[in-house]
This record gives sequence, structure tokens and C-alpha cells, in this order.
Amino acid sequence: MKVLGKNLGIILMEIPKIRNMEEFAAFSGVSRPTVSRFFHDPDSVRRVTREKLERALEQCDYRPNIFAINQNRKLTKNLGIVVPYLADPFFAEIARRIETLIIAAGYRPILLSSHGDPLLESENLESLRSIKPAGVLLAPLGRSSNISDIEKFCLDVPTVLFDSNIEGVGDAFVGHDNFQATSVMIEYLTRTGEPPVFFEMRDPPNPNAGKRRKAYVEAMNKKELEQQIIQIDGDGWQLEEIGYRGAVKAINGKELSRSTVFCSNDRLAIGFLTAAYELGVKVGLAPDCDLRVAAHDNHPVSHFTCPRLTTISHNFAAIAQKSVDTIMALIESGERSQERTTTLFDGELIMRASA
Amino acid sequence: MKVLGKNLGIILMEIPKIRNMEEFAAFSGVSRPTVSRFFHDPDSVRRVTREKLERALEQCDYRPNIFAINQNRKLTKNLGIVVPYLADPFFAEIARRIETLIIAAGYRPILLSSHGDPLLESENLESLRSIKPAGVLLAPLGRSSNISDIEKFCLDVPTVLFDSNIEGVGDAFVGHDNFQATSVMIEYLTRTGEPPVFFEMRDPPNPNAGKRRKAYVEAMNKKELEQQIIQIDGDGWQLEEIGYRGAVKAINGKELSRSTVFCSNDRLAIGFLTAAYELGVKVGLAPDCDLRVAAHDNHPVSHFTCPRLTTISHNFAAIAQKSVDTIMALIESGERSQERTTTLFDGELIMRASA
DNA sequence: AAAATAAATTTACGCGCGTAAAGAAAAATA
DNA sequence: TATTTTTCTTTACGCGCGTAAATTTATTTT
Repeated sequence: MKVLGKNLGIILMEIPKIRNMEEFAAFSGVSRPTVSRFFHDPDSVRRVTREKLERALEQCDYRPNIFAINQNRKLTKNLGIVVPYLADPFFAEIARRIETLIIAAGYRPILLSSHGDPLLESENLESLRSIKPAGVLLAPLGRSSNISDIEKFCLDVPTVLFDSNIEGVGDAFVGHDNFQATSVMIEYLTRTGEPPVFFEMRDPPNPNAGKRRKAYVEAMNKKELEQQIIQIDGDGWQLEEIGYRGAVKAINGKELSRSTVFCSNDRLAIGFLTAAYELGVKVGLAPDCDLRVAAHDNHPVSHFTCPRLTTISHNFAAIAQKSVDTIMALIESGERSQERTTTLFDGELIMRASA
Repeated sequence: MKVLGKNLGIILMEIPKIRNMEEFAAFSGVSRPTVSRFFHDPDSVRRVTREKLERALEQCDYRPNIFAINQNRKLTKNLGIVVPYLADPFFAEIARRIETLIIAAGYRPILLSSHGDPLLESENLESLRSIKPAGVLLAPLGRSSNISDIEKFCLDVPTVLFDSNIEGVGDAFVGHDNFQATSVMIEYLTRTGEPPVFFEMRDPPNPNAGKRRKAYVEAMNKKELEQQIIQIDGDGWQLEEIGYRGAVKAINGKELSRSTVFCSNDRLAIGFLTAAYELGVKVGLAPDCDLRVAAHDNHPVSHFTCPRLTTISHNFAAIAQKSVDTIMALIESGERSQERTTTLFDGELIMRASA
């Protein structure tokens, strides 16, 4: 039971229905402009005033109308997050971390997924534009993105790209060093066995795929190792299924020139492992195994494949933190960055049973 | 190059910067109230007027300020979606489908994840309340939810629960028939081998777990089969890891009274299969196998486990469609439902190699 | 063509809040 | 205590749009 006011004799009092800031100001005994400043930044009013308002807030649960706020402020507290495909646990994971950081910073995350569709990606940006976000964190679809749409958007709204880079677009890029990651993995595989065959989609929907192929070619060249790249067909984001089919074809067709396979990403590898299992090909680095399989990403599922997948982890925590820090700095400076910065974090080799 | 106006002699003209509806009305030669009605519903104006406005829209890209719109309308076009844990592909998948349907219906989906935290779930609802959504589709955390918070919310906002029911809360519930699903699976397992042991968490974070245990007990009783329930310890949403540990303990401790296991959900089963693989226990329904494993959900990954997981699929499409249809009907009627309806869709047995 | 209907225009107010300016009150400094 | 500085109050306007009422214009009906 709630007791309101100083009149403790009356146990049950009407809970005041506050309809707007005017009424809340009257109720709390503070002027409306001061109330407005208080909600914008509690530390911008004197301590006694703040305490008065906080006490009032406990007695009635008034909250300023978010539409009225945003209509009049140039800068909202909205922060957009756009990812290529939210049903992919990789993006779900990074989005989850970023969301948490944004909330902690006192902003409102607006999470949008492009569902693998460049059109939807552009629409998402338009949709964000209409809610006047303070900034946007964008993981673009990559190759298939409508780059000019993104460019235009970035001119108007502070934007930090993450995961997948588009050269020259946005105020900054934060991502994963695919070259370092590739090089570390090839180094490891070669040292503990033999150099890998690269396994990828011919026409990949996910970003970074191109970089990873290039990185493979470069690293193998540097070490003067013989390359083999197997490119499999397939459309869309059903990467496991595509990996499965490609693996069946590669294994049955004896296309693999060596017994170590480096997949362009974990989801392809998951399909690959399923194929190997069904075909009775034993995967692992034990002596009695036929094949070693490794990949990129440290996808949440890669921990539980059979056998567990050797892979390279993105530094999720660092990428999320740096992305948020960067956009916050941009927002608080109130200016656009003079020069576009690029931050790459090293991947970490996760050695598991598959290689 | 854009040509504006009828003065075709002038090739390059200034693209008019429209700042508000007033200016757009002047530019298009239509009065502002009519423009307002046009944006609310293009069919509410005469054809010639609509065409005039559409032509104007092609020449300048004006869009009404979304905050100003929502401030003045009682009913926004916002539709909230709240799921327990978006990093779980199961929820990502159902959310993806719902989002698509909402967009098609001309509404704006606002997707929020509770990240497994009841506090965040309540905050998400508060956050939604402040954007005056036309309605909300809520998949509650279930047992751990702050039910009174949800109840209060539902009094003010048309809300359809999905996936997990809270008796008496919200205008309707749309979900999966766990009893039918359980019964079908037990029937299948018993017919093709032996009745299953039930494998679940002692203290599950995910909804539906309670129903599934009950359904197991009921179905086994009905068939007069001997039950065994293995309850494993663990906290949080790392279900695969928890399933793995529980499976190692159950297998090494020879706790399984029979060689058929029915997991409470696919993610536990994924961990179970990893444990079986590592312990050299062969899973499948072939004669040379030691164990059969089945589960609930048809989780996207269950298609690619080793062996592929026999499971029961939710009717994702139907659940998403019915949820959206229900909330739309509520919104368009403008009234709250007289009586709370419950719609359950049958699951479909997905027979794969694991059982 | 006249009457009846439909649609658009003009005018005006309100939504809830941001924010600026000027002055009053309180606190900090001298 | 007098002066400066900070904080608050009062007053007032504007944001961009929804929406209602009264009037004018256009279309349809008989």
C-alpha cells in the first residue's frame, strides 16, 4: 500500500495520473523547463532539485513522451544497428553484445536485420533516417550492398561500419583481421600436418568471403605452398546445406588434393562435417583420421560439432566495444570524423578436435 | 539528370528541399490536410489528387516526420515483437518470419530481445509502451517472467502471446501443441524401438519445458509405459553445454534405463550428441547403434548434427501467420478481445538418422 | 440543367515538449 | 554585507503534424 504526501493520516490516496510534463512539474513543485533539463541530464540541476524530482517520480510513474522529445531535439538518443542476417547466430551474437553496450551508454538501440536482402538493407537505412538516429552501427551485406545508398546515408548520419568494410564509406570501420586470421590458421595447419585446401562458395552472400580467399592465396604464396581452391555452387544464406552438398561432391569426386580443408566460414564447415560423418570419413587430427577440417568465425555452434571444430575466433568483445566507443565519440564530439579510421582486431586460433 | 517543372528549357533546376508537410503541400499544389490524409491512406483521396501527389513525390523525396505523426495519432503503426533470447536461432527464425509479415501488412516492426533476463523483459515492455505501439507480439520468458508487469502492460496495449503461454494474460495465445508433439514422438519411438527416457534441465530458462515434462508423464502413463526422467543441473541459456555435461554424466554413470532418449529441446540434444560422439557411443536407429536420441523444436541446426536429429518441428509459418493475423484483427477492430483465444498448431515429426 | 453528393480548401487549434530570454531567487565568492 | 555566479521561474514561441468545422469547388445523380 502506498502512502503519498505528508498527510500520513490518510492511508489511501489517489495516485495522481500525470498526463504531461506540465502536470508533473506542478506535482513535483518544480518549473517545467527545469523538469525538461532534468530529464535530459539529471546532473544539470541542483542536488536538492534533483532529489525533489526523484521523490516525485517514485510517487507517480511519469515518463516524458518520446515522440515529443525527439521531434524537438536535433539529436535523438536512438542508435541504429543494422546486420545482414539476424537469423545467423554469428550476427545475433555480435548484435547482442552491441545492444548491451548501447543500453549501458544510455542510448536506445534499434536493431534491424537486412535478412540478406540489399533492398531491405537500403530500406532499413531509410527507415532509420526517419527516426533521426544519433548514429548508426552498420554491418553491410558487402558485395551485394547498394553502395551508393549507403554512401548517401553516411553523408547525413554518423555511421560506423563493422564486420564488413566498404572502402571509404562511413566514418570508421571496426572489424576482424582476416589476413592475420588466415595466416595463423595456415601456419598452424601446415606445422601440425599439411597445408590446407580452401573451401568456399563461388558466389558467397556473406561479407568477408572475398578477403578470406585473397588472404589464403597470399599466405600460401608467401610460404610457397601449392594452392587448391574448391568453389561450390549455391545461393542464399543456407550455408550449412550448401557446404554439405559441396562436401559430398568434393569427397565422392575425390577432388581434394590434400587431406586438410580450410572452410571460408564455420557454417560451411558444419555442413562439411555432416557430409563427412554420413560418408564415413573420419575427421580429426588423431592418427586414424582421414581428414582435417578448420574454418573461420568461432560460430556458437562450432563448439558442438562432431568433432568440435577448429576455427579462428573473432574478438567479439573488442569489436563490439570499439564500435560503440567509436560511434559514441563521434556523437559526443558533434562533428564528423576528419579521417576515416580502420581498426582490425586479431583473431584467436581455437584448437579443437577437427584439426 | 533531373528535370523539374514544366519548364523543360531549363535542364538543371534546384531540387527543392522540402522541410515539412506545409512546403510539400505548396510544392504539389494540394492543401496540407489533404496531403495528411494522403499519407495516412492514399486511397482516401481522389485519383487525380493522388496522382498529383505521387508525381510530386518523385521529384522531391519528402517523408512525413515520424515523430510528429505518432505524437498526434492515438494509434501508431508500430508493432512490437519481444522474444526471450534472440541469439537462439529458434527465436531468430520465428522473429524473422513475423517481421516479414508485419512489414507486408504495412506496419513497422520493433524487435526486442530480453536476452534471457526478466528485468530486461519488463523494461522492453516499458520501452514499447513509450512508443505507443498499435500492438505487441510477445514470447515471454515464461516461468521467470515478471507476470504482474506483463499483465499490467496487456491491460493498456493489445497483446498477443506466442510460443509460451501465460494463462489469462494478453488477448490471445498462439503456439505449438507440446502435448500432441510429445505424444506423436513417444508413439513413434515406441513403435520403432522402445519408449524413451526424458532428458531435461532441472531448472530450465526456456519456456515450454514444464509443459513438455508434463506431456511426457501423461503420455507415458496413458500407454502404461515405465517413465524415467533425467534432470540435469545448469543455469542460463548455454543449453548445448548443459546438455553435453548432463549427457557425459548420464552415459558414464550408466543412468539411462533404456537406450532411447527424448530431450526437452534440440539444443540440449545437440550437446548430448556431442557427448555421445566423444564417448564413442554410436547414435542412430541402425542396428549397430547404441542409442537413439530425439528432441523438440526442429532447431535450424538440428538438420546438420551428427547424426541428423530426429525431432518435432513447430509449424513456424502457421504460428507466425496466426499471431500476426490475430494482432491485426485486434488493432483493426479497435476493441480488446471479449474472450481470450488459444490457438495451438500441431507439430510435425521430422524423422532423421538419430532416431 | 438543377440538385445532391463527394472531395478539397481554408482556418484554426492542439499535441507534449525543446528552448530561448529576462528576471527573480538562491548559493558562492569576495 | 555586498557582489558575483549559479540556478530556477516565468513567459513565450516553435516543432511538424492530426484533426475538426465551415466553406468552396468538383463530380455524380435524377
